[in-house]
Amino acid sequence: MLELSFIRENPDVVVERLSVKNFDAAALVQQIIALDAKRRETQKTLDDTLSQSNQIAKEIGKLYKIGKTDEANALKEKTALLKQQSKNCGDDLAQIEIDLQNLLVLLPNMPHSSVPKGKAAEDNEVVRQEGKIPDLSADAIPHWDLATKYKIVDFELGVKITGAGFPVYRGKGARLQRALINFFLTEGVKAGYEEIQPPLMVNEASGYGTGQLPDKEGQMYHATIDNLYLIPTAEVPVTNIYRDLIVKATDFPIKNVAYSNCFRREAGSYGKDVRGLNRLHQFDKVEIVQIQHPDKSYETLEQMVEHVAGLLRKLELPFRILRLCGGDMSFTSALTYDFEVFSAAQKKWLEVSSVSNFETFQANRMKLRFKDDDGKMKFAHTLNGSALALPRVVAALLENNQTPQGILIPDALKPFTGFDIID
RNA sequence: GGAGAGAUGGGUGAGUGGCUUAAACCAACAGUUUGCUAAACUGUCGUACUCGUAAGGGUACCGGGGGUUCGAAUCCCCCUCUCUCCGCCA
Repeated sequence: MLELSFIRENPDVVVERLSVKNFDAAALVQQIIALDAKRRETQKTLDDTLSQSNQIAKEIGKLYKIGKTDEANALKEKTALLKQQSKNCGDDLAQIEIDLQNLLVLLPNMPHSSVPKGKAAEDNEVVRQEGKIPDLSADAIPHWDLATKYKIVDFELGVKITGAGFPVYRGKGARLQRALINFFLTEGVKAGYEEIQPPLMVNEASGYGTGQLPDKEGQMYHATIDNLYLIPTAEVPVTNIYRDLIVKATDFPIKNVAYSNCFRREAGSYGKDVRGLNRLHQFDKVEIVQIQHPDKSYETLEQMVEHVAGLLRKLELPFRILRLCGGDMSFTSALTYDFEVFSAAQKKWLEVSSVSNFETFQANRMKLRFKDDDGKMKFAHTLNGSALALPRVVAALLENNQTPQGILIPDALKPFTGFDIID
């Protein structure tokens, strides 16, 4: 959510910036400013009315004490009107605030000045590409067939137990999962992140805090009896640690790393893009989250990008980094870098990480603040990124490292798997 | 799931209708004193909205929501959560 005071003072900037996201905010911004003026006017009236009532109530108290009951009773009659007025005014104000809030949540976050214009994925800017794309023979096997061949991921079994998109990992497949999780967490801890093991279910308030609710409700599994949601990412419980908090400026940067299962309904998706491990209802991901001072958040974003790049380098996977264009960015982000690994048998780039700076957009919604050096209360900046999501990393590892003897494990991972080859 | 007790500022905790402008203590911050540290003393010490160039005002907030009253932290109703005991349970 954008800050109201900023919109009020810089309406043109908001409209101009949001045009990069192909969002025409002119009319909305105007409505918000008009409604805000009305809110303040109503607030003033209400405060004045209540102030009068308070004055009279005090006087009545004094009169009773010195025994002037008649005068007190006379004053009481005067308060009836004030009471009715403040009731009406309070109701109006409450409605205005709801309306205002409903308008404010319609505005996406403003993209950073470095965000390229563009409509869709093909307009994203390739920042850089690293690693050698393996030259596989024409009969290279896609990961879903490798998974069956080596009996490491059983998709049909998952269908039997649960349904499509819930694969069963077994043998060295299961051990590879555990190794990757451990590797990613270990690297995160080495980089100074505090490890968190969050709940996998969250309440409504947390869903609102990070913006999954109300608009993306259909993306989450909902346990209706207890009104809890299965998390789509550890970002939700971890970022909500800091909901309604006033942190100390000296605590910055706050760094958390968390592994979790992630659950996504992925309503309406189908086709070859979702084959095998490419898209699942349940998957594993290690997430990094940082809370940072506004002056330092972009420096932090670069560090997080470098952290993710380091992971992919150690896994010896070819990858590229994209700066998302305005049209492809999420509603909440100010700047997002996507990481894609090359999956050599599918001959496709697969997204494995998305690293974003949300600036104050989430903090405003969550009321995450800190006291700055000038003594003023300000919203902190929040950032997060996947480091990393497992399924597509596994897909690329299987495809890229396939040999006639079996699938080779990269050196950095061997201490975690305890084996060198899947055969 | 059953029975009972609770929820007050960063923390402990007083407060049963107007004397509360939420006491007191602790923590924190600033200053004074002092070789340093410590201690002592003095002062500051919530958040949001709003009026004002400012100084400084106003309003709301004692878990959340409603109600009674001229006036509510205090009385009433609903909800949420926590604790204790019982039941169930890895």
